Amino acid sequence: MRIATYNVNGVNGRLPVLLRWLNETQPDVACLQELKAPQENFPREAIAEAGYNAVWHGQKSWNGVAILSKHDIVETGRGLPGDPTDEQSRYIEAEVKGITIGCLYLPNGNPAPGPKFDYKLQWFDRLITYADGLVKSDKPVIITGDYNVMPTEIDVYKPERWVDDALFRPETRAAFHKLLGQGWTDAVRTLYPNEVIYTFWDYFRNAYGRNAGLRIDHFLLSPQLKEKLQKAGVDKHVRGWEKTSDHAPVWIELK
DNA sequence: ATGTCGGGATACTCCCGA
Repeated sequence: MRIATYNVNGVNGRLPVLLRWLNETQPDVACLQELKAPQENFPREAIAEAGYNAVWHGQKSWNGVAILSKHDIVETGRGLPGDPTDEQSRYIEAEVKGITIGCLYLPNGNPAPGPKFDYKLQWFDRLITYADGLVKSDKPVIITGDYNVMPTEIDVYKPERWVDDALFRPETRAAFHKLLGQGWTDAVRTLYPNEVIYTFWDYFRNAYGRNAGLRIDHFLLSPQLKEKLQKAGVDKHVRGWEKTSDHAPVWIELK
């Protein structure tokens, strides 16, 4: 079973690229972030014609998350618990073939320090609280998506330039490692402990051509899924396509 | 500081967020 995550950066503007990638790689499940579309403007028909069921949580202009599945899918949650005043569409969860799949778009947090960074850390705290319940539930769970965190120095092309950025500040990395400490497995890093692997390249300054990238899209697996992890990778070539996202799709395969 | 996108507002060019 292949499960993928892809920050599309605009699901409608990106539709040809998204459909081309789905057709080429045929993931069983695809988690999408940054739909940048209100609920009613999700391209449900095109997605269905491509062979996918879908649940999604849209929002006008920004954010928005979706889970596509070739198999039966049941939505189990939308919106991250812990703050009823939070109106940003950054979390959706569903069950597919007995696996609970959380799809998240963690706040960017720049500029830092400031209110956006505060929101990022608060959102992270809520995620840590919620994920603790999931990891203790003894159910097979995946939490994947755009975490907007480079966990370690190997995940940044020039770490020294990013130490004050919201994606790499000590508070951000500490939160990610606190989350991992609950018992989650960073799937890609576990299979490739020493490889330089990026999932995002800025649109600026020919970042992709220079391979000036970041690893910020992650798969976290609960303990019982760790044993079933077989492969993982990044569809890096998709970042080189015309009219492409600034992220590349990331995927895992489970036994 | 810069750069480049998608989306949306006011609209044929700007700003925001990333």
